[in-house]
Amino acid sequence: MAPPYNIYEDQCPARQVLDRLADKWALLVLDRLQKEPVRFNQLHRDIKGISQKVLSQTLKKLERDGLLSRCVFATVPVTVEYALTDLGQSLVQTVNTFAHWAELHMDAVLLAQARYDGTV
Amino acid sequence: MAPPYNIYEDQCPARQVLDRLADKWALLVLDRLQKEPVRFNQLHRDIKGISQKVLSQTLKKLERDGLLSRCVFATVPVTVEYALTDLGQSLVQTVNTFAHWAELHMDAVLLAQARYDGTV
DNA sequence: CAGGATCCAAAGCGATACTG
DNA sequence: CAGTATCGCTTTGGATCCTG
Repeated sequence: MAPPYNIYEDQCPARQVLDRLADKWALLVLDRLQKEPVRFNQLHRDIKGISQKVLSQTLKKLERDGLLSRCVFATVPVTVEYALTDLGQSLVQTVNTFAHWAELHMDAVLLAQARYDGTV
Repeated sequence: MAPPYNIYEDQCPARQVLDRLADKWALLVLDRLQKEPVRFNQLHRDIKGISQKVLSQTLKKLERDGLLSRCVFATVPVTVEYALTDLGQSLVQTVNTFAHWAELHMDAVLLAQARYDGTV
């Protein structure tokens, strides 16, 4: 498939990328990493509700996509730091506005939900 | 939970909103509606790969969240148009930059994937 | 500390058939 | 056209235990 890509098409590479990123946990991880590199268990503690398994999977996917780097330090016990790559940095601004929208308009959304649930 | 909301917290309302929106199909639907109101089957045709069931569910969720409106015209057979609300409009710009990022950086992502898969 | 392996329950989804 | 209903399967996800 040649550019310009049609994101409405199945198998469009852009849509596969979108698939991967349109994920709650991935967004939260990227957001958490934007200030500083963070270690595995710290992420696990900070992002409430994520399981160890899912965090591990999410980190692997993001690393595979080139959005974050995994850096191992030979301490005892071993230390692993996750950090955004340049590519990840280029995405994080978008993630920011997305999360910011959620915070900003969440009252309106909750109101709409209440109205919808009451009406239907 | 009082503002400022902590999006890393479980049960944070902002995170519930994020949950809902961090969905591939929802993003594609919102994107598709930004130019014009669209009917059910048109959406079904345009957004390749979505099933009727999932499209229906997605539309209901977005309507419940106040992001789009469902307008019924008494034609024969009945016509239903989905359109963005003001709230939906306020979100769509963010969705745009998100989708745009995917298109712009997808080559880098695919390259990173190939590298990762080859290395590991 | 940083995960991998396993088990199991629950949710999600596609396909199909049907309705007003 | 615009959906709803049902079925069966696949996937996901949490919980738990284990390792270097």
